Amino acid sequence: MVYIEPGSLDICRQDEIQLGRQLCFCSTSILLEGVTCMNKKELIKHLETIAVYLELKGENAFKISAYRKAAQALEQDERSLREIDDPAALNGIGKGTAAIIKELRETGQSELLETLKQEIPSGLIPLLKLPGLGGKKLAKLYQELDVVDAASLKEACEQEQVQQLPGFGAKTEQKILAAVQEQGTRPERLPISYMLDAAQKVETELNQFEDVKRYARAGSLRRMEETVKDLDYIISTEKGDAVRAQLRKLPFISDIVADGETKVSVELDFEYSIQVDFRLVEEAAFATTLHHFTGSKEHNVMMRQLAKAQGEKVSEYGVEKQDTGDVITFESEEGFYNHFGLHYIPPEARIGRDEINVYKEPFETVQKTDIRGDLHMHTTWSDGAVSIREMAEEGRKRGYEWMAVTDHSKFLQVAHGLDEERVLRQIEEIRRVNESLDDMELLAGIEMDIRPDAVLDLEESVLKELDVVIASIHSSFSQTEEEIMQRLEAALNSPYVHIIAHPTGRLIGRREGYKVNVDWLLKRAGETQTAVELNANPNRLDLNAGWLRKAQEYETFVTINTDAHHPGMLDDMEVGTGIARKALLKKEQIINTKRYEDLAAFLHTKRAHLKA
DNA sequence: GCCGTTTTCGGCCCGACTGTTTTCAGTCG
Repeated sequence: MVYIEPGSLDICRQDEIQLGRQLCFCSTSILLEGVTCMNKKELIKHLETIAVYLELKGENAFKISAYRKAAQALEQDERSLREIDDPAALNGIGKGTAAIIKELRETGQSELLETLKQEIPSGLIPLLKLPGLGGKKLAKLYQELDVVDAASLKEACEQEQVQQLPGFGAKTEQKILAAVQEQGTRPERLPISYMLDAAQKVETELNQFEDVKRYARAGSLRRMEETVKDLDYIISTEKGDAVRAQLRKLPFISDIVADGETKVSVELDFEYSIQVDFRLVEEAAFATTLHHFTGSKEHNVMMRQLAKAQGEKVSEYGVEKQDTGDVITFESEEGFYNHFGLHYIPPEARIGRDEINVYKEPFETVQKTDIRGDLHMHTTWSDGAVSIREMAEEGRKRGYEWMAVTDHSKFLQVAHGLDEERVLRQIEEIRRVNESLDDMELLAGIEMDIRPDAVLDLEESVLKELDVVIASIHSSFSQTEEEIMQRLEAALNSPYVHIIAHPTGRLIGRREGYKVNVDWLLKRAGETQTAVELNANPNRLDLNAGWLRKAQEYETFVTINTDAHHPGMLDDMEVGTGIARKALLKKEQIINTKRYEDLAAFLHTKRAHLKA
């Protein structure tokens, strides 16, 4: 289990931003100060900020969402701000929002936003995050009781003023007070690595339940988002009451948040408290409910619009024909998508961008079963837990056709990295083990450090003896972008380096990584026949899905590596393939799907290419 | 605020749960 310092979750990926709410993380005042012209990301944030303020003002919900839609339209357009001549041409941007975009672009400010900021205390914004408090209730608290921030809200609750407002009661007041006091003790979203562990604990219990026909994960964990807010499960059962009773008795429960006929929400006390929502359905509605609660919200909206266009209505209970009222259900999500003329869209890809268009045609994504090998792992020769032979056995168990041992090089002393002499000895050992294997090729590799002075850590005479060379940065993270790029360029230009590992160095929720121009790196990697890594360790997921998609545009090869330090970590390949699906990577772009002969050919191309 | 080969006005995705109410608004996913 990973320890995360509360409040350290400051990494906010662009495609992670839940429009509006997520903004509460960001200090909007910082964004505005001293801005004369504005980049696309900043502009999008300003639109979202306007939406948040309008929410607090109690504005019309559709007006609020219009600003969010406009922000989304910009975000989903691949062009830069300068390239978008006429924003109003985009679907979701009309006269009003286009004018604001123009104003922001030209002056760096919006009159509307400035007015809103003067009208509404900024201390209210973080309060939107409190469970049970939305824009309307907060607006009432502000207008009636002069609540402007957490302190004044707490005071109003303590003096029992809140319960006297219409629409509020004693119970609501207590809940708000508890939430104010608890705010900040837990990050809003936790890294997926933490949530995967929590999910396993929940599933160990579910597996022992009676009267459960089947159950499945849903929500952002199923979509393999990098950070996850809570856990969702869909449970198929004919005996709802019996299952509910068992759910209420789950171990680790600290609170039962909701307990209705179709939904039970509990709070589980792990290192952090985690909310888990269970939806109980009859078997017939399982597939549509699973789809509904897998989301994303944006994806669901798109599916419902699609349904509406053909005279149908989608809900978790099925697809309703609007003229007859008949409800169709499906055995599987695949049937659901087929009904709308689409191929099965894997959960990870349901992000509400262009997936619906993409899956109108057959689209072959990567499955775990397509993976023929893993090119990044460690043994006891450096900082791994088991021997070369044991690791090889674990690879065979997973049905791999090939696999590479890649221990650290000498610069990484804390990991007992290998110097040239030990590398040569390890190669001999790997060859010996390989000879004893008749159903798998074991390759001799290295994960070589790129030193802070942009020098590669091992002599060329040794590198040329290795089958696979991975280059990576493990030091001097605070260097300038120029220095970092010099290091990466040194690796890309080496005829011996096949792969750049964890290209940004980030750790989800803990460390932002070094300053790297990823776009340039991807392009240059393609030109030099160097592959980039999708490090499948759930703490890293580096590169992320957005960059991987960019890599595909540059025709740069991607290798999904587990970076396993013990055998169990080889199973992170599952997570890795999920991220590849999210990125809509094609199979042929992924090295792991190559047969051994093709892999060997690939590993030789770069040397041949650069020598020519 | 946005949008329209049914529409330039009247919709905007849909339903469950809670806490407040005596039929519903607000919040959430």
